[in-house]
Amino acid sequence: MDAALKALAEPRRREILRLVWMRELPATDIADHFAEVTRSAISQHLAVLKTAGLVTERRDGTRRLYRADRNEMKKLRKFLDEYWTSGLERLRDVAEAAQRAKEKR
Amino acid sequence: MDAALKALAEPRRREILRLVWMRELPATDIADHFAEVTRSAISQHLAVLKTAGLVTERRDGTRRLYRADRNEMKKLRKFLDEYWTSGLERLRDVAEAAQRAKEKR
DNA sequence: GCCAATATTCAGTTGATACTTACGTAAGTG
DNA sequence: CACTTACGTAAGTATCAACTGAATATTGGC
Repeated sequence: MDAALKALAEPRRREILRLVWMRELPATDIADHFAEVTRSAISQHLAVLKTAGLVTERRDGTRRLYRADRNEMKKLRKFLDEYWTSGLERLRDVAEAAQRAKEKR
Repeated sequence: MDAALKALAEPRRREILRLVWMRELPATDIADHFAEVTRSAISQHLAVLKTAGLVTERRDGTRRLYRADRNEMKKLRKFLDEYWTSGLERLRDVAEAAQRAKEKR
């Protein structure tokens, strides 16, 4: 989940993800979308997205076709919904913080 | 939205946000939660969260009380839900990419 | 006014990350 | 087999982000 959030923090990667949200696209087509940076940079972004589980890669001859893994996105959303509000864990943390504060005095 | 996503990419900041999700907390209490880093570092994290609109700051004497701005989180969730699927925009982008690809040849 | 408490800000360091150029490789094409 | 296409990987660089320690506000109490 950490990797997914980090991956999404970069605007270029979000745009890539959007490009392959509905359709599969070969790396070249994705790179062509970005006039500002080189193919290499895009390739590296794709690697990050892949590692984070946000896209899947499929080979077809010399080409590699990428597409968004919507399921991973779903997981991320669930994480964002639940992380803050998982009460027990949070209360425990606050208690621990109070403890540490006490010990410092 | 960019700032919010970047802010959340950092685990420490997510933890801070969780701490102030339900209750207001003074900076000291927040810092006490993190034995590994200095107060200074936490102060800087709080500034990032504040800039991103994810927390609000309220002064009370010499203390500064922080609390999560749940509304901003809500906006972020909405963004994550809609960004990828806003069809028209995305199709336009793909068309433009194809155009650029053509021009390169 | 002066001191303590609470907290931010500044300057400098270190590590990560986004990028470029150059090179390597695997799969199709004549 | 030579050649092209499609792509990743390596190495190097420049910028950014997280951190520490020291200095600097701001507030309240005496």
